[in-house]
Amino acid sequence: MSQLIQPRTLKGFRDYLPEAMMPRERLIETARRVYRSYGFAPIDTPTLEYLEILTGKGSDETDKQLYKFEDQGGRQVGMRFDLTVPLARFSAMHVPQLGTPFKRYHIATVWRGEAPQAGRYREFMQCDFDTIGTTSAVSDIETTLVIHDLLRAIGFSAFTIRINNRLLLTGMLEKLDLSDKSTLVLRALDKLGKIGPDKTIAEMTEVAGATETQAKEIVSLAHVSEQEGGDSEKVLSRVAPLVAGSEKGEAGVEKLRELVAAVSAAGVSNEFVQLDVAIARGLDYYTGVIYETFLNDLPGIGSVCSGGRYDNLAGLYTKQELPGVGASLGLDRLLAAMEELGLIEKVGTPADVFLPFFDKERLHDYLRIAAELRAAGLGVEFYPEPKKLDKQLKYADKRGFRFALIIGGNEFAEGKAQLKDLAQRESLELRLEEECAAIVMAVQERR
RNA sequence: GUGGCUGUAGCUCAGUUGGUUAGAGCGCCAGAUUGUGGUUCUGGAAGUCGGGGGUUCGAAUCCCCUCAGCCACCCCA
Repeated sequence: MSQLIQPRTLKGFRDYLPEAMMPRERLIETARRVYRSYGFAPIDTPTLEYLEILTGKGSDETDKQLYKFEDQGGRQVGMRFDLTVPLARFSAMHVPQLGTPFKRYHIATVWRGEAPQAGRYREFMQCDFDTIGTTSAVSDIETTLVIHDLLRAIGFSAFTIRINNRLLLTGMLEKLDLSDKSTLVLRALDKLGKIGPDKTIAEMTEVAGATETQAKEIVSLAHVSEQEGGDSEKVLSRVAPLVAGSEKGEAGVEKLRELVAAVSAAGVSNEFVQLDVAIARGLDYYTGVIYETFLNDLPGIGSVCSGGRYDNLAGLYTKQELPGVGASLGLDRLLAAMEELGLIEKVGTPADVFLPFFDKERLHDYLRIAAELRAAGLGVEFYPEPKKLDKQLKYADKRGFRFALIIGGNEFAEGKAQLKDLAQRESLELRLEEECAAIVMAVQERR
């Protein structure tokens, strides 16, 4: 008697059942389609990288969250924890041959050993797109448009792309003489929406080392967006005086104004785009526009698509300066949100048509009919056992099939077929000789 | 990594101050109905009470450890 091994998955790692995997694949296909429609090309990189590639930035958090080990050849290796660092390494190696601007998308799994929570896992998928090698405002604009198109294509009609520009924040910090504390101050600022002004000020003074006056000044600047309800023009006209005199701050205002106007001219309703001076993003490397995208019906889950512009992507790996801009769709977080919002249709089959194994003398006919339908572009599942029809239909129902194609002895004798619409509970009678075309048409017009 | 809450059948949960063979609904399987799925009726299978250790005559129940989930902190590349 051998002891059974308890089947289980690691903390933060999950199995995906068919009904979870199908919407997941659909989402990936949508992202792929939208990226490609702007000319972004697919790339992939290895799961494992030399540890020094991944730890180049050397922050403690990286170390804590990184999955790392020694391989069989004694090399120190790590699993990628995002797609940006691999892109940086990739760019240092290949962009000279590829030329710029280089537009790529990368849809792949990443790993972080952080504490899992709803919508946060240790293994999850990111769908990044970036434009490397240009500082053009056009790329900032296109990035915004891609985020918009992506969420629309997925089916959302209520979301907000929050936009800010690091130059604006940098200018403000310069004016307040806080440039040396920028990381901690911005990290505190980023929490404003979540913890409120008082705690934000407290963190800025206690953790980041700002004075109370400085902290209040920053928070009041950040508050502008909230007060103006995201009206871009009003926000900019309120903010401009606060950064006047700072070269970077003024440039930030100007860039935001240009971006908002262009995005609107490209046909994006301004209900989807909001200037928000409070978003900062913790990442040190952003230097220009920054994006966060929230679902209006579920803001608490956090940003589902974030990104921004950076001056020097691959500075750790090459002397060539590679500016760029891009964003990342958090696929698993988005799926968790859709699940919670009831937007995920539970279907257990990818096929269109269920073909019961009805008359066991007719196996060859069933196989031929299924083959013809597949050749015509339909997915067909043939039941493997000649069980009772009600069992087979029950199975089809449970799996979520839309159609059943019933052909038994009577149908064969009369040269007919019965196409049953399982959702509508109604049957269509078709002539067997021309079944293929008729079935395809009937299925397609009802799909 | 730190703290709080939770873990009983495939799912959602009940289980009295520790007391005998741990229950329900849904689902599943079979039959009523050997050619028609969401209803109904009948019958059936299914539980190491997350795992390990301890206290006790006796533990799903109390204690410790551990694993997992959720929440908060932390951080979100």
